[in-house]
Amino acid sequence: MQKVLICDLKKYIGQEITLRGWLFNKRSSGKVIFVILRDGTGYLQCVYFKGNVSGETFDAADKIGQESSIEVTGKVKEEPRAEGGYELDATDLKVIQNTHDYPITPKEHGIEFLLDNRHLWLRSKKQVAILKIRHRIVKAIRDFFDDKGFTLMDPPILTPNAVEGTSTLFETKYFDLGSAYLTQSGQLYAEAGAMALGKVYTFGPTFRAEKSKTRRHLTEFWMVEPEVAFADLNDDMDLAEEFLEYIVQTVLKNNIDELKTLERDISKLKNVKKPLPRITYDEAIEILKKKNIELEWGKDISGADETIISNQFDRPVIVHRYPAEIKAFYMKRDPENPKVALAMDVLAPEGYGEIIGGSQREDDLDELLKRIKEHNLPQEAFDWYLDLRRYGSVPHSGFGLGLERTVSWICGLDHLREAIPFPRMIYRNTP
RNA sequence: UCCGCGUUAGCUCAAUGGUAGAGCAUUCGGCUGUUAACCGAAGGGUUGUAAGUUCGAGUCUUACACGCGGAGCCA
Repeated sequence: MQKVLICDLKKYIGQEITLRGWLFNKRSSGKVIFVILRDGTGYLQCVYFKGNVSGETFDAADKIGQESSIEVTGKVKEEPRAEGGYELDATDLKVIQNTHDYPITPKEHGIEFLLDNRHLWLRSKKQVAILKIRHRIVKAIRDFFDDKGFTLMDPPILTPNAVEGTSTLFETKYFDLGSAYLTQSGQLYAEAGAMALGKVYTFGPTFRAEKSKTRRHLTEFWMVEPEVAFADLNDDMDLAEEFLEYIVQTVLKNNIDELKTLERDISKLKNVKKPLPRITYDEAIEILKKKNIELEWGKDISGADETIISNQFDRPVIVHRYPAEIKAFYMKRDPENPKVALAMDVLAPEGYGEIIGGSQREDDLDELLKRIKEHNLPQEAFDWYLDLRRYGSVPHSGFGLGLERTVSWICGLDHLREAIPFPRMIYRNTP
């Protein structure tokens, strides 16, 4: 007897096969029991007719509870009445473990309960679809950079100090060396890598201890950060738009079924092709002004205002040249207007907000020293970073993309917590 | 840190200050094509915690705990 996966079913039409998995749901009508099997690759309706199977098998099928682990045997046939188009004419059932009282019933549940049971919630249809799309996005990210000659470089997760000096960090004791902090960005290390390898990217978890309590925040999230030597801000924006197009089009190509499960409106995703519209911060203020919103020059664009701006476009929009004051110390000033930084953010459509933030880096040693002083940062902590400007400094740029925000946008989720298997939020670190 | 909302059966929710209820889940029974199947029955409760007002509190008051959403900050 061949053991096959539900995703490979169509190769076995007319054959008797065995599948293993879990009982997703069950319906019965006296002499016929419909067992919906779930194996991680799909869902299959298995039909147990009283006359076609032994009495013990029929009783066993009648008694299994939701999420029991089972092994089913039967003949595959095409069946338009079954979801998915295939059905198993079952002849046998082996119960690996019968279980009852599975907490997550096929009815609605509140978010607190679902998060408490996240380890089980992952089995539900929607969560399986999200996990598969997240995997596809991660693979697309790695393929994209690999095909372009980038080298993956893993930055440290334990760091001696704050990268940007602004965010609140998770602090931990580090033997006799005092405190260490969980990284909030691998960028400065990526810059060292770019000077060694030309084009690098980092990809790993990052941590923010800020007490942010919104649908757009996690305390632990994944970020991918490319860094390119001999690249200016325009090169950076070119890379970002090609990158986003590749990610979204790859998901559309490979995960249509999952997007359907999530009831995602894919017409908006299909638009994600280069070139992306590019506007300056000043132009963003003009757009807001036309909507009767006054944003004082020098103030950061709020989440609500980001949505208004992105609603003016049918695809992600790049906003560049922000006031230098509100941006990080390492960002290069625009030589044509020193009040603005050569920085750019990519705002996702449909209110999903900032998914990419990047910039051309300050490559001049004296300028960088000045910025470190202005931001009251401890210069000695950045000695190694300043060496990158002492020994063969070149113009270079990079950006960071928040993985969960990207997953959330592409899947059309209403909260970031569903975009990562086990979310870490300010009032939750279990399961 | 601030603002708002919430906490009643395993879950989702009802209940004018006056006998705590329904659907789902569970158990039992019925049904030969179900699509969150349906029909019948049963079990299941210290109403978040503590105090107070009242003849009487799930309901009103206060404090606390926990959670959710938002602001700020950020990806």
